[in-house]
Amino acid sequence: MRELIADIRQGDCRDVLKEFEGEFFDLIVTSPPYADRRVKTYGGIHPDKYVDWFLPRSEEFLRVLKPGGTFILNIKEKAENGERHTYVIELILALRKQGWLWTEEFIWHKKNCYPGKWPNRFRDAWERCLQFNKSRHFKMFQEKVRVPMGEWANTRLKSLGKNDVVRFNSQAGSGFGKNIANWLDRDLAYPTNVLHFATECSNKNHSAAFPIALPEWFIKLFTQENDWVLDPFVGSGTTCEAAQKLGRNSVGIDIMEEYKDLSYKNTKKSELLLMEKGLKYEANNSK
Amino acid sequence: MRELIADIRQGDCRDVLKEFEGEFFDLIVTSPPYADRRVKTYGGIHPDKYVDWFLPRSEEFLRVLKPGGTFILNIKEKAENGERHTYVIELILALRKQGWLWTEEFIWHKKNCYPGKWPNRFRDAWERCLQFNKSRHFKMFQEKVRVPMGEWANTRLKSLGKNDVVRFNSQAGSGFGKNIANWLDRDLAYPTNVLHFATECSNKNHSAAFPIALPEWFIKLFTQENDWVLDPFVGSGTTCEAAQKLGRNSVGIDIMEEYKDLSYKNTKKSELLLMEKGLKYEANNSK
DNA sequence: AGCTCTTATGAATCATTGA
DNA sequence: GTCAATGATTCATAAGAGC
Repeated sequence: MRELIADIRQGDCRDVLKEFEGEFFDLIVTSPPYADRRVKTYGGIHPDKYVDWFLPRSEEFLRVLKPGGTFILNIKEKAENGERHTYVIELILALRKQGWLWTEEFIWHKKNCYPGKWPNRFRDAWERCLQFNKSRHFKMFQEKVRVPMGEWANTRLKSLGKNDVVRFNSQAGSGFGKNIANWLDRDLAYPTNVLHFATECSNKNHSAAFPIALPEWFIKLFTQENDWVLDPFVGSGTTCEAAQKLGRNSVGIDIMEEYKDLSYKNTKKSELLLMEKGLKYEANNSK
Repeated sequence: MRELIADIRQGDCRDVLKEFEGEFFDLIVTSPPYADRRVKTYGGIHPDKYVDWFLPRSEEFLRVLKPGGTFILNIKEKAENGERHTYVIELILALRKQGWLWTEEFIWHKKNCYPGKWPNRFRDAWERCLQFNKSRHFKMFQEKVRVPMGEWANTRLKSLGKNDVVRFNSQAGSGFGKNIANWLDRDLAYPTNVLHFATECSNKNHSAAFPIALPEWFIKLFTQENDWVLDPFVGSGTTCEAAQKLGRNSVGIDIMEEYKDLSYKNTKKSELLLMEKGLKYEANNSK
């Protein structure tokens, strides 16, 4: 068994990714610096220039992603001047023009979002997780993210009466028969495209972009063990931590030197094998 | 006290609205026919032509809405060829160009969404509720949509059944009820921009566009009693029903003759005062 | 009346088949 | 080829029946 790699690099992903061969990664999952957020750390890209700033980088993402791979973009537009800014939806249109397929939009519902009150706006409790692909036929392992079935199964399956059997038989072929038998051995159900994760409140001395459960969920859904995961705006290393935990190789890139150090600190905790510059990547085609 | 009006008209809202003076309505809340959906009833606007179809109508909406009014648009893009179509986000950009402010995007989380399984997609459990305004200073009554929150609400209130709550209300003035009301008030919190409504499953013999709780929520949030509410794609009359229930005047327009009849049927049930063509609207400036 | 239990069904999506 | 019709499939909720 090959040892797992979790490689954190410092630099602009636009440049760093040029060192990688094409079609290398199985999944890209990231939470880029939002426009005008984290100004002190990222310089704060102006909303009006966000798309122009993003496109050269996503061009590299497109190159290094495998044909059956997936790109997950966690992002939310800011409110400016009492209005939602349009740079995110403009980015969607621009990415499609660049060659990406806009496959799906997941909603991350932040259950414990920051409290607050404004005169003309409620608390913002959700973010977009945009799914892009290079091909309509991408890898997806739905059974890996199933959740325990709800109350329904407990009440309904407990009493399988004669009516259920009759209804099953009589409605066979109706196009919407309920095949009760299918559920007998199941206690897991597939999720929807609304994800419920609480925002993390750990003492990491930095602003976590997303809770580790978020990259974990997408890594489980879109990759297998020993696959390669990329986070081009890795920040404190959450994505690499998730990948490592799940037995996937990962590369994290961030422009901030301080994040790099922080990543080391965090990853050491989970006993990652970290490899610095000069690491030789092997093509990962030996599945 | 003036009698409430709930006026259902048959026709294309693009034409019907020309009969109304400008700056008449306090709220427009609607769920337009989605592109290529309900083909048999609406003709099915092709996704590529959706924006062009919508703009002349929203131009009228802009005219008849009061300066401090709000326009709520419930919509969701379809998946076509394995991809999410972009007509909704293109519509957002076009509406801004038309003069609307894109103030907010609420998420309607459909807890009981349609079952199904597909190879590359999970169940779609959410829709957009886009908020547009003419001005940054719009009317909003946040305290009208507060929800119970906190430990007390979760444990004590949940143990009370629906009928118990009704009983509470009927005991208004008993002293005990008053105390409860005080507790309730203290435990009310403002909601977020994620709304949880189950899709309605009643036997109405028609496809309800949205559950009545959805227009109710926005009517409470953005209007006061005796205000005027418009639904230019009113369908079965859900919006007018909600407005009536809450003591607001309403106008509903739908192109389908059959919906008009159905609306009559539904509204009669709730003893609405319905007024046909020729109704004289009075300016509603006497607050 | 107030429970529990039963039942119908909703703005869906994709692969396959047939015209 | 292209397009339309068809089949199959992960539930949650509220109204209604029954007791």
